[in-house]
Amino acid sequence: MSEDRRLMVLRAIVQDYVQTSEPVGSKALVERHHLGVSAATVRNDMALLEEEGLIHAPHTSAGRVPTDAGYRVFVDRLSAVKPLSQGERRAIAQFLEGAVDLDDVVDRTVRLLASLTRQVAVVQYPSLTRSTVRHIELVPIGTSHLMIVLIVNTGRVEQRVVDTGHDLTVAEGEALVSRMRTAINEVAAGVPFTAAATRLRRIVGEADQADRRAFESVVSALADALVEEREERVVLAGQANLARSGADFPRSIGPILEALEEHVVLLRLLGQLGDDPDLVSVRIGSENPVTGLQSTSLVSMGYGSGSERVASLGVLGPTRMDYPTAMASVRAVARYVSEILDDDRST
Amino acid sequence: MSEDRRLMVLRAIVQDYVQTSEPVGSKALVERHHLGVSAATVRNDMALLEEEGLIHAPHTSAGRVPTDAGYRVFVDRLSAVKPLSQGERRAIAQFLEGAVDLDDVVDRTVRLLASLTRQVAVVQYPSLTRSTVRHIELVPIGTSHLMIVLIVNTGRVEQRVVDTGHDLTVAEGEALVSRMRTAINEVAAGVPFTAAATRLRRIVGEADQADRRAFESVVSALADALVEEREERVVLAGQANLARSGADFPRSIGPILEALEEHVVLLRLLGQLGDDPDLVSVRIGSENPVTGLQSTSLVSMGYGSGSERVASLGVLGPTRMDYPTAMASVRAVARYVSEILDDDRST
DNA sequence: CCTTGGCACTCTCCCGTTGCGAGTGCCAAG
DNA sequence: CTTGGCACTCGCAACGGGAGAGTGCCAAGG
Repeated sequence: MSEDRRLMVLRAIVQDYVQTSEPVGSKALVERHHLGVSAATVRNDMALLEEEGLIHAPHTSAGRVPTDAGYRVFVDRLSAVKPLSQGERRAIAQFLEGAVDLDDVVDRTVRLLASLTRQVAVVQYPSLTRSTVRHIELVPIGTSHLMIVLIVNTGRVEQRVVDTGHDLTVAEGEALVSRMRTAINEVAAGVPFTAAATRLRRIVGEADQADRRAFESVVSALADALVEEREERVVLAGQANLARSGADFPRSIGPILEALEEHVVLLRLLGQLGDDPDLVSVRIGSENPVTGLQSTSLVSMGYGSGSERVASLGVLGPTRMDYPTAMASVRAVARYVSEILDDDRST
Repeated sequence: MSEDRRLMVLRAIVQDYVQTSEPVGSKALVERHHLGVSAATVRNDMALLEEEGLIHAPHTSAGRVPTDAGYRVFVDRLSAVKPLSQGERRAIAQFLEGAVDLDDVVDRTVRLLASLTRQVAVVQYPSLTRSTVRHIELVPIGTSHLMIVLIVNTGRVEQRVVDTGHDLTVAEGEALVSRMRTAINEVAAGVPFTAAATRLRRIVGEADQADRRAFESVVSALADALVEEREERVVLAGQANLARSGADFPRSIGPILEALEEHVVLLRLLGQLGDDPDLVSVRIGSENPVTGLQSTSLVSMGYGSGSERVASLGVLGPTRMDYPTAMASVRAVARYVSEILDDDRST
């Protein structure tokens, strides 16, 4: 019996602390939450919770604050993901509806998440390495250069300019480009990135001797673009939320902002999701390997067109965060974005 | 004679205050800068400078701090734009050299500026409205949709997907697309955005009756893309620098971060440059109309391919900022970026 | 008329002290 | 196992005095 109530107390502590950002004492607890017991009883429970390492008293005579482990228990066992209100769902749909292209989708998503949760929002661009080639377009520039436009099934576009090694008339150029366009799209369109690169290399050998140089430069640029990791990008919004987040938080804001500028690190973090792709992942405080983010929590989830998740998004804030709301928002937004990416409009 | 020395004193005050971030007194001044006069003389000058509103004493018995007007005089009359060292120039070139496309150029630029100046860096994307159409590419998607890829002379790419209103076989589709591609590029390629939209509308009427619907949807989507303001985008980096910037600065960091998230406002700010496009513009503290940025200064400059400036970039930091260095960095980077945009590689 | 040294004065900042209040741990009784 | 009571512990805010930095002003000297 006591076990149950102890967890109730833990939940109450978390809720109060999240709301007030001040250590919560036994008296305040029994007043605000109508647990059917007295302050003294709560104190006993608190002592036990402290022994278990779930809460912690900043000083001898202050209230209690949840530890990272305490939040972990709260998230895993004590909180239901609060469903969003009808209005909120509509707002999400409406806000994302107007996006015109992938950049716009990502941009709107990250701003939406930030304003919804009042935390820092993080959205990873749909990663190319898990994507397929939709189409490759070649555009002559002058007589000796060529712009390559790579269109990805997620709607993303990459471009490169290459020197063909030839110097042709307009007519010759058009013809050559047309041959290459056909050959390249024949083997690469619809093919996953990993396979596309090797397939493309094969066609260089099959090309007419005269076209060889052009094929080579185009294919090698494409291969570059396909394997390159640079496309792993994240977008942030809502950094201002860090400043008003908490009491002592503004002081530790520097390291956090610095950590957020290390996009490579962020990407690695976002990549480490739980097993179930359809579940919201929560990483709390010290569970987090990144220096500078150890006083923050990351609530994230994969998203993507179709059933496969191609990237992640989430929010980051102080460990003292409203987890149920954050989780609900992240999940809802991830789902909507996935839907939108499925739609033809922006893919 | 006294006029001159007073300005020397002002310069010394600005320099010391920028370095130490503490109010500077008469004694410290004569020690650090070998002005040939005594502390008492300096005090007299200070009293005059204060009357003129160029410096200000936080309390009766503290040192002096430059006012916004004081910084203004410093920037306009007392500081030479410090030329960068050879090493710095090389570093800039090297860092920007490796960029593969426009996104990458912008991304590297903003990070470079931030690390060079240790301030917040702001880079506006080359604006479409001052740009010209390089090429328009059409890519069939399924039997009834079409992806439009608009390639801008700055290297930027915009894409849209439209419903053609037709439902054709692959062969018919290819033929139609080919007709449209030719017709569209004939009138639009190389043309400034403003003119391109009207020209495009004209060709709808001239198209074959059967193609009319397809032309209409493509052209209207293009016209949308051409006039749309959404393309006005800014990228930020180095927000973390705000946190370690100054003593009391961390407190006011919240409003600043908030202001920085209002990209629309930032864009307007960046747009208001001085008359001479080749000059670095400095807006100091309260000269700045934006709420939340009134304790900051913006050092900015236009950049762009060719001789016309298509966008701006700059850095933003506390009014107590190392202006000569910031101005030098901004100018150097703006020039390099302009050069790169001129290069074929990424345009 | 400008410069300079001297001097009294005014602040802020730092530090140690004190009192208060919130919160705890423990205990004995129900 | 719960509850009320009680002594105890700290953090924190308020107060006060001392030190130091810097100023303004004045009278003397170039």
